[in-house]
Amino acid sequence: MDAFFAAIEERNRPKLKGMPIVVGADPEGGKGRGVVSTANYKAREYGIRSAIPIGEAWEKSEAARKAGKPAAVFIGGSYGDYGKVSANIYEIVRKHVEQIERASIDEMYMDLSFAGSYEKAIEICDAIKEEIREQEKLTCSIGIGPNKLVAKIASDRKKPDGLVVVEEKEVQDFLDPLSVRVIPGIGPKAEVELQKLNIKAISDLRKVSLETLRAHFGKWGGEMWRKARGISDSPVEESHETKSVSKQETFHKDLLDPVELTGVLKKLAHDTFGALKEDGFSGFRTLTLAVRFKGFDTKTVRHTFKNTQSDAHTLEFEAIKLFLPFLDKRRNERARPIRLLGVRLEKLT
DNA sequence: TCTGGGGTCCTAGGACCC
DNA sequence: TCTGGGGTCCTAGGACCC
Repeated sequence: MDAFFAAIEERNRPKLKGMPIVVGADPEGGKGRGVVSTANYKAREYGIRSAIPIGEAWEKSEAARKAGKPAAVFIGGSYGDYGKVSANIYEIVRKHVEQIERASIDEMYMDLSFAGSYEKAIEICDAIKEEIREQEKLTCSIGIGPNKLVAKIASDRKKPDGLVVVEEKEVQDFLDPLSVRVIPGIGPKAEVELQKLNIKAISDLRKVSLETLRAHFGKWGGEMWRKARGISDSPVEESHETKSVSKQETFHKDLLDPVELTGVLKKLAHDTFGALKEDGFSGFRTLTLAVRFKGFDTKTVRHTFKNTQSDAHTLEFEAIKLFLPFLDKRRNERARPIRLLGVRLEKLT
């Protein structure tokens, strides 16, 4: 989906049509904590993008406003509603395609091999795009390729409202000029490491031997070697099992008070357990506590129980037990304000 | 202008087992 | 004065994705 959350807000509120829209944390006049979740294309013209600090987005909006352009509209977001729209879109797609993998709230993979030809696949995708536009008043971008990797990269090339087809014989010419960064799994760190080896484009990556990549990146190096060639055999998988459930909270202001912190942690543990139940699980074995300090330095500690635990009180108790060493340290050393606490449950039943 | 929330996967060291 | 090989599980950290 194109600028999914922002597009839904723009659709729902006719007054916002054509305005720059930012869904994310409350900017609080530039003092807000948090990041941009989604910016629509108008807001992107101001340099506002997903994942940038909300305060920075606010500054960019202010700069535009002073230049005589409309200020961006900041919206907190209604994530439950977005989930419902996502479900509607899934239902539309399902009328055309049987095998679908929901990759995230706004992305899915469709196995179109039943179409038999690229021409037929394009027809199906055109119909899907049309139906989503008609029924949901939203646009999406689709990539068609011989596998998930190529299709995903293709889907990003002509946003918004794009349809990009890359047939087998075109794969290498399509990939070669692109930055290695378009390969899913190559993020900022890997990009820097690759640049040290003078690798920027996928064509550069393809010139490096499998051995060299393995030596630098281990198992992942082998994967990169394959991806640079557009090789991917990952199937379109309809079901996926949830492996963890978590809740975390960044505080409005960094916290120091042990009483306040343990109170927050208890609530967090309780809510995480609620989410676990809501997801249809009865218990867990591993509990991880995350503590993020002022300055973003983050520590995690975990405990794995011998047996499955299915009681909220046990969870709260153990979470606080894991947290105690952080508090003890506080009494001996200088205080370290805490920015975030998080609770994650794994090994679910 | 400091950096959300909810996830997945991988690595590396140590304990432990046969 | 020395201690293999193969495996699993646990912990902590980190990269990455939407």
